[in-house]
Amino acid sequence: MKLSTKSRYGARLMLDMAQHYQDGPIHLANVAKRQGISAKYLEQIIIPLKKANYIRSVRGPKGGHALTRPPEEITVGEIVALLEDSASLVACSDNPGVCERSPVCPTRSIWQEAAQAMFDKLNTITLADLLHRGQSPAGKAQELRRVL
Amino acid sequence: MKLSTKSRYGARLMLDMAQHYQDGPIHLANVAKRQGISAKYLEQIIIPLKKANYIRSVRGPKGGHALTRPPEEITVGEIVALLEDSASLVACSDNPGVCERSPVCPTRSIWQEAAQAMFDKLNTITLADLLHRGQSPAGKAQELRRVL
DNA sequence: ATAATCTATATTAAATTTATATAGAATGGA
DNA sequence: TCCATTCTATATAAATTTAATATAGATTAT
Repeated sequence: MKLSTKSRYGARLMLDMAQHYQDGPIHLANVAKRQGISAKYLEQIIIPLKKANYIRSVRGPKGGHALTRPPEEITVGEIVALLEDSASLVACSDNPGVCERSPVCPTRSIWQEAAQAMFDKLNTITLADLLHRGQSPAGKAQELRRVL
Repeated sequence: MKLSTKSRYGARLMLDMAQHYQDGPIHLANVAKRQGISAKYLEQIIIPLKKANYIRSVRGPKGGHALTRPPEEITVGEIVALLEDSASLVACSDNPGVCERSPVCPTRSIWQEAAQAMFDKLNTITLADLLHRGQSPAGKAQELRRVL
């Protein structure tokens, strides 16, 4: 039931790009460095995000990647559903045929309800929200100390 | 992000036991047969449920397993948290030390909130609720036809 | 005794995850 | 034009986890 690194890294990738939304295309290598994630792995993670048109890319020197939409219009839920390949907790939610018991299974609906509750929450959180929340409370305290 | 078979089978095991709550200890082999799950695998899944005192067992002929509490007092959320080893979507929820970025990570809290939303839902569903819900709508229709 | 049932541990096969590696395509600028 | 830079595509591999199966043992009603 753990999230894959694709979702976790993908969310951080998208947030990093949101933080540089004003700067035009940014180098994936820089994201990788800032986030402490393998650049090669990020290159794989970015593929579905490009295919789903969250990101546009420019090749060559001075090239890079940029969000196609403002951070206000992209939710964490969309990113997770995309990178996990689905917004469901069990295969039979997307495809009842995988299990012959689907039509009479008393537990099937609860997994759907649980996934729904989870994505209802994640769908309310935009990249812009994360930008403004900033860090965790502990991080906020550090920032405050730095300012004072 | 998929649930493991341990949780899925474990929930069906517990529901099956709830359905036979009146019958005293039941044979795991019968649960396995009814549910179409490997008996040997169920024997492994039942171990944490016994350790957490959801189930008491009797050895020998006429032995078996029984719930220690009525189906009204056991939620699906408890079962999943137990069999998934945790109620979190990321390791840093249970142990911030696994990632040095935990104190300043802007994404960490959202995974906690998502897991919370999911378990808030699952914790409201008891085995008794599932008994009374019965099957899926399609299953209900079948049952109705059988009765008429 | 012995057959039935649960218990404990070890092993293994398959699938998935998490990368790394290699070669290629596009392009801005010298 | 050429070349360094950056993204793209595909292949490969190592590690981990999942999902079982296998074997031997413990308990107990009859």
